[in-house]
Amino acid sequence: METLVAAEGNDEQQVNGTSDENISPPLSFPKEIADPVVYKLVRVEGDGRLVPATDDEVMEVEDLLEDDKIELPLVADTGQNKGFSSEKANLEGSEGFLQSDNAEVDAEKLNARLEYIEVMLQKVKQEERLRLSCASPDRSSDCKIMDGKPSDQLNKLRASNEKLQSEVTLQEPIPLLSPRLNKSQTYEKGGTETFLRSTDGLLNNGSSASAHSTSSKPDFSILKEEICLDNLSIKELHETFKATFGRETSVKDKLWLKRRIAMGLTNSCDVSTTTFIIRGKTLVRNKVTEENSKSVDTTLTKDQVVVNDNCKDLPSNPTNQMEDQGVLSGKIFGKSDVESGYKSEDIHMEERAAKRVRKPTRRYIEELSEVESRECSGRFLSSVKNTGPTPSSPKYIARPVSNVRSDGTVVVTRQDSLGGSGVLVPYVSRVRRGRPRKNFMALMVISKAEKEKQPVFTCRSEHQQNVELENLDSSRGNSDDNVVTVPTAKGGTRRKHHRAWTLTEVMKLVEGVSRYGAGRWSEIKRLAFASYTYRTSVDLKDKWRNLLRASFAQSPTDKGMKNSRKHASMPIPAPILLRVRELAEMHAQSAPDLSSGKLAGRSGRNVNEARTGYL
DNA sequence: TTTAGGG
DNA sequence: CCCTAAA
Repeated sequence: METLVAAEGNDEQQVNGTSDENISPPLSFPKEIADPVVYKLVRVEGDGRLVPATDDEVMEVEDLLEDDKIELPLVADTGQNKGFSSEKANLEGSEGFLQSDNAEVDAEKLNARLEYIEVMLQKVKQEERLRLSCASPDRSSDCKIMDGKPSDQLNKLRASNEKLQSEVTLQEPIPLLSPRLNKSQTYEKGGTETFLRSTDGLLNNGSSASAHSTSSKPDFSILKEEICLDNLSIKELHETFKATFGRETSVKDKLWLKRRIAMGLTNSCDVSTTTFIIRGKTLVRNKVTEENSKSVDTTLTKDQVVVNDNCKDLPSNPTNQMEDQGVLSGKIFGKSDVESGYKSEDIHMEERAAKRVRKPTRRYIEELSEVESRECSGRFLSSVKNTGPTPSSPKYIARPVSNVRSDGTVVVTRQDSLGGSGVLVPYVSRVRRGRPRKNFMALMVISKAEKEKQPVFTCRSEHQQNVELENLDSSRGNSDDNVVTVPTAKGGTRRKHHRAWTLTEVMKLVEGVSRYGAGRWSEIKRLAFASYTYRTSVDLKDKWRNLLRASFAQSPTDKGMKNSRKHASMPIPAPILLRVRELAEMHAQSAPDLSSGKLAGRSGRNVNEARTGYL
């Protein structure tokens, strides 16, 4: 497909910034359920499968996003689509892309968040209603905002709004559930089609997801109206601001004012059934004309604020938007209960009001990945190669970034946590919590409400499903890379990261040698050690050398070894050493003629040395 | 690029 | 574990 579609929020300006202005504090999660933002870049293949994007593709997209050249649609990962799982299966043994080990945890967390949001929302709304009822039971006629101070300005604003609403542009009904879609736009004509088709594929593959997608699809219509805050002067904006928040502001930034006003409006009771969307420089107000009777709490407002300055030219294709939204809704809520769909609606409300987080730039990626994971950056380039041999996606691997557009749609699935201010995309992340994997990029936001809106990039790499195993057999196991700086003769200092060999690794090595023969290190690496990306073929060779030495050194004189090194390194079990010796001798016999003198000589010599030397 | 071997 | 020569 000829299109690259992208995630919203690629370049969200700071709404709060470090400004002195403070509005109602954003909803923040308790730590237990606050998750970092996770971006996942995937590509939608022609058949609808989602495949993880390569590093290069990620970089490319990052660049494009940074340049505001593209915008990717968001796709909720329910973890049910076949593409992911099949991809995982294909990558098994090498770079298993998505781990499902945390799916349940994530789902749990998500549900916790949903509930939490709902509770908080009700709380807020209650308070607000209380305030309002104190001032006046009829809020539509005499509304007071925030500190209960009567606001003529607000009425004024409302009047102006009303006036502006007369010139509204009527659009096709748009489900309220996925206002996010307004931010998703395509830059080429085929984009939406591609996206839709891909999601169709997803839905077809996701059993429950498809069911919910239709059931939870809202059928109420929305009347969309536009308000051009843009036409207001700074002064007017100031007035509006004051009307909205009940206080003055000194900020001169028009954009900031507009955003803040929009947020303020949606935080207030006055627009309890409207949706505000800032598109480009236009404030769009979506009015709910028909409340969904199934709504959990009909008194809850349906406010939404979508801020997107990147929409310079909207596709203005209501049909596609509709469909997109439906699909998205289905995907997003596919994994949740039907009822949670309405909770999620509330989420959207909050998420609109909340401050959005900026997507990390490539610079961040580079800088932080360097700091965060040296190993990752060190092997960054080789990652593609490592995944290359996987039969599943040769095309995918070989595909240069520039071809992303021509061969598949790149979409970003992401999970944000409100975390105080972020956006929550209710999808169950299947991101592993373990060690970082290199070709899987996760972007997370460390800080939330405060100035620290800067996302941090962590390069997740290595370490496959063997973590569990390694936890068992090695003392340090999967502990951090012990990066030791070793002074070199030339005065420089090189990094030496040490990773203890685990028992499973050793066993795999022995197994590999027995199968492919000693010396076929690259083969062994590729076939038996595909998942251990941190072990190079050279490492295997070195380890084998050590094993050899150990095996021939230990068995003859057991006592001597024990005495000399008690807690040396890993106590390699005798059977394994035995097997090592067998293999070594076998190999010495089987290939003596090959490189006649050397290979045979080495093995034989070693055997003799070991035996005679320690005896 | 992989392998073997020295450090 | 790193480095390098050799294939």
